[in-house]
Amino acid sequence: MNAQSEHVWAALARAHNRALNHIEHALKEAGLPPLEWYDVLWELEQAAAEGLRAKDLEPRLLLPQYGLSRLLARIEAAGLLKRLKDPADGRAQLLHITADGRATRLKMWDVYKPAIDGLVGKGLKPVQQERLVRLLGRLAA
Amino acid sequence: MNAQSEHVWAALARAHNRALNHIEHALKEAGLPPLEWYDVLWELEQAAAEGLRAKDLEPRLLLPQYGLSRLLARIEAAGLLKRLKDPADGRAQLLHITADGRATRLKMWDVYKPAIDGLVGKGLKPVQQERLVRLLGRLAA
DNA sequence: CAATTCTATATGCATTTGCATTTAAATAAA
DNA sequence: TTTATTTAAATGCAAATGCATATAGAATTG
Repeated sequence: MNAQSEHVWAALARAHNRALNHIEHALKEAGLPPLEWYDVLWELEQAAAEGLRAKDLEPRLLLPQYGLSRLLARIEAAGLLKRLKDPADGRAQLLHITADGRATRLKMWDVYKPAIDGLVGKGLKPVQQERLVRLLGRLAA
Repeated sequence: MNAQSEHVWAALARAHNRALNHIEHALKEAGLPPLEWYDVLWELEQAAAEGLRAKDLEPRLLLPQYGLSRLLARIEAAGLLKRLKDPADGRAQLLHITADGRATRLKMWDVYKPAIDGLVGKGLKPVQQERLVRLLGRLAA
């Protein structure tokens, strides 16, 4: 049986769609922000103390410039991050996570992690998980 | 090395995001409708001659009811499908692809197919493709 | 059959996205 | 330096989405 590449894409889209729905649903259920926020908060928590530029965040999140700009505005409005002027570059801003931001990220993780585990752990043994990660990696390369 | 399930999710999201961007970009480049339209047109083309109910389309496309309703409205407005009253059920509508719809689906395929092939064929040999499909299938189950 | 419940689809409203463009600051070039 | 070019980020506007609800026709029930 010869897998045609459209089957690969179909399977990928399906699996992603399901997983995403599952995770987003769990977060909403728990009254927490959408998944995107998690990634932003995580990156900011990892970032050096002087903060992170939006431009540097952009490629990590795979979002368009304007999308990120507005996402940051929303997260800031919720008090989970601050945007400070970069003293070294008047155009740029330096992003910092707040204490509330850290707390929210943790609460999200408490929901996010089990949701992923449920999905992934259910169908795939560890060895298969590794295989899958490797194969997906080749796809994104 | 022990793959944690969040790595699986991260890899999945990444691969999906990239593939989707790639395909959507190719379609837009060619002045064609977005990907969703393809799936609708395809399903309608497969459907029996008496047409397909929106309700039956819904689970196949993994869209919420209201999302599908509006998607169909847009595609109809573009003249690619018709919605006819179902004589057997006053609430329902029977969806039919038009000649323009068929033509557009083909034009989309001419762009869609090579885009997928480029992505998938580049990183994965046929045997790996099959493996990937199988693993993704277990994830969506 | 009248009244209730269920099912298929649509829609008002607020939020989010996409696209193109703007603003303002930094860099390069003349 | 003045002028042009590039870069970081924001924004106006139109289109798409999510959520809750509406509509209206079936199916069920008392």
